[in-house]
Parts: sequence; structure tokens; C-alpha cells
Amino acid sequence: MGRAPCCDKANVKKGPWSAEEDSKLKAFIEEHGTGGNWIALPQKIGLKRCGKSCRLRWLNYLRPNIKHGGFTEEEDQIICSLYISIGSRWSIIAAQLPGRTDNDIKNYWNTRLKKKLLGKRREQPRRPAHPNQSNEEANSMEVKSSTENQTLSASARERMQLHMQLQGGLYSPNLLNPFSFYSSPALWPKQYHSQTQALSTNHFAVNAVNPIPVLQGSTATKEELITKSINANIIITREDFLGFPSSSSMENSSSNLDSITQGGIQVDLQNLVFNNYDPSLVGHQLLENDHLEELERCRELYGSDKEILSDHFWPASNEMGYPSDSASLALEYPAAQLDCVLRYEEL
DNA sequence: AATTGGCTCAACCGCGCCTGG
DNA sequence: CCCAGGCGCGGTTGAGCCAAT
Repeated sequence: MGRAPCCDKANVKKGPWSAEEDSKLKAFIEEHGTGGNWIALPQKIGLKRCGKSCRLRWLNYLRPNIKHGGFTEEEDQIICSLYISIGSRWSIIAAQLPGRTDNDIKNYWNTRLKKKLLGKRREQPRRPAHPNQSNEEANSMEVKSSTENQTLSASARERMQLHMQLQGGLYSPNLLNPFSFYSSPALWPKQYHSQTQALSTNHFAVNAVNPIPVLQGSTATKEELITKSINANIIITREDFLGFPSSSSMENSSSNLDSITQGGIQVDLQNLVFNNYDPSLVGHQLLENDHLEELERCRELYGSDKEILSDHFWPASNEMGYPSDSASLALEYPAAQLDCVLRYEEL
């Protein structure tokens, strides 16, 4: 048995809203509010519309201070960075862009921004991964890579592709690394600056000995945690976030630290989202020296097999509750596998 | 001038999550 | 604990517009 429909579909008007319907809905909500029940709202106003349709119309079009079109370069960068970090969580992305709706951002991404970013890639040959590798070899690797990517979801492929492209610096100097946005306060929207104090003290206990009780004690929803973690990644250092420096970050210069912390942010975020945050496992273990040695041995033994590499360089996936097989790992954590491959290519 | 194909975006749909009884 | 109703989200659709042919 299927779910009961939210309204009487036969007696409900569908399609574009008329000016009269708009003004009725707007006037009512401005005077009385939604009353906490969208389903009952259309009857109260005398509109032959589904409650969900009213909600959508209000949120996406009639609500005050809504902006349509005219996305700025800064907004492009925020959308791109967040999409790479968290994927198509449009409502969370929209929450970072005042006046923008999730629907608007989703449409903008699907119709323009994605093409703007990914389109550039086709225009240029891939940069060889090794100094002695020809462009032809690099391009043939890309074809192989795109075949392998068939096992990933469309979204995962897209994010990997974007990540790789931006690593190559083909779009904007500000996005040489997609997370350069996070480490560049000049690019942050204004509200981040005002939120800094509240977020760092209320939710992540800067320099706390152990951040876990803070997270566990939080009453925030999963979505709020994601949003806050994004903000937290922007406004506090990894050291602040963990309460202690990771072994990797202690050993590295600031330039190295950037790539380490920025890559690790994705891991941190996933841990947080999936409620299995374990500071002992955070810190991009593949960058530890012993793993680098193991990576080199692996390269000699297996060549460039991505699956094997990700198996070797995500050894703690079981303990952390991640999927144990690399296909699932790649599907759910494309950034993790991508990092394995990118790191391999650097060697 | 007519046709066609691509693009945009408002709106719809289905489903998972949350909450209150 | 269970269930029903409502909410909110992400994916998809299709009408309208516009440029190219």
C-alpha cells in the first residue's frame, strides 16, 4: 500500500501561479503567518492549491528578500567549494547564501555553473602526472579513469572531476585547490566573520582536550551539524577542531599543512555526519610516512590499480564504520579515493 | 517566416525524516 | 514503541523563450 496523497489531487490546481493567487498567499502569510500547517493553509485562504505547492511558492518566490539570477563570482566560488565538499545538499548550500533558495542554486548549478566549470576541462589537455609523461599518455589515462568512474554515482563522478580539474588550476587562481576558499578569509561571506566567535565557542570548544563530548552533547540536527562543521572548517584550524595537532600537521610546513588540513576536512566532515568521529583516526592517515612507504611498495607491486590503492590507503575504513569494499568507499567517499589517486600521481 | 533544438527555471513528485498523539 | 500526518529535501519535468538554421 502506497503513501496517502497529501491532498486531493483531483481538486487541486497545478501549474504556474497567477498574480491573484500570489497576492492572496502573500497577503495571508504576511498577516497571519503560515500557522505551522501548510496543508491546511490553502483551505483557509480559499486557494485550490496543494499545501506543498503553497510552501514552495512562498519559499522560492514570494518570501521577502529573495534574489533571482545575477549570481556573483563570489557566490559561484562558494557554491563550487561547498558542492565539492558536501555534494548536492542544496538547502545547506543555500543557507550560506542569503537571499538564495535551494531551488535557485540547484537550477543555477545544473544549467550554468556546472557547464562553466566542467566545460573548461575539455578545452585543455590533461596535465601529465609525471614530468616525463606525454600529454597523449595523460589523456589516455583520463579515458581509462573515466571508464573506471562508471562505478561511481553521477554526483560522485562530477565532484571528483571538479576536484581534479580544480587541482589542475584550470578555472580560477582562487580555486587552484578547491579548499583554498576556506583558507582565504578575504573570500568569506560577511556572515562568517560575525559567526566566528559563536561557532568556535558554542559548538567546537576551541582547544578543548577532547571535542567528542561537545559534539555528542549537541542537540543540533544532522543538517545543522553539517552546516556548522562547514563553518567550523572555515573559521578554526584543524588544531582547534581536534583539540590537539595531528601528527601530520606538526611535521609539515604551512604550505603542506594547507593541503593536509583541507583534505582532512572532508574526512572530518564525513566522520561528523556519520556520528563516528574518532580523533585518533582523523588526520589523513595516507599522508603518514609509513603509509607513503607502503604506497610506494604498492605501486611497485600493483601498478596504478585504484581499487587496490584505496584498499591499502584507507585501512581504518572498517573500524570507522565506512563501507569495507572499495567500490562502496569510492561511491560514498569519492574524495577519499581521489586523494589516494592524486597522492599516488604525485609520487 | 517557419521550424527546430537547446536552455532556463518554476513547479511537481516521491521519499525520508521528524514529531506528536 | 508504533503510527499517521506534516515538513523538507533532492531529483525530475515540461512550458516558454530564444537563437540558429
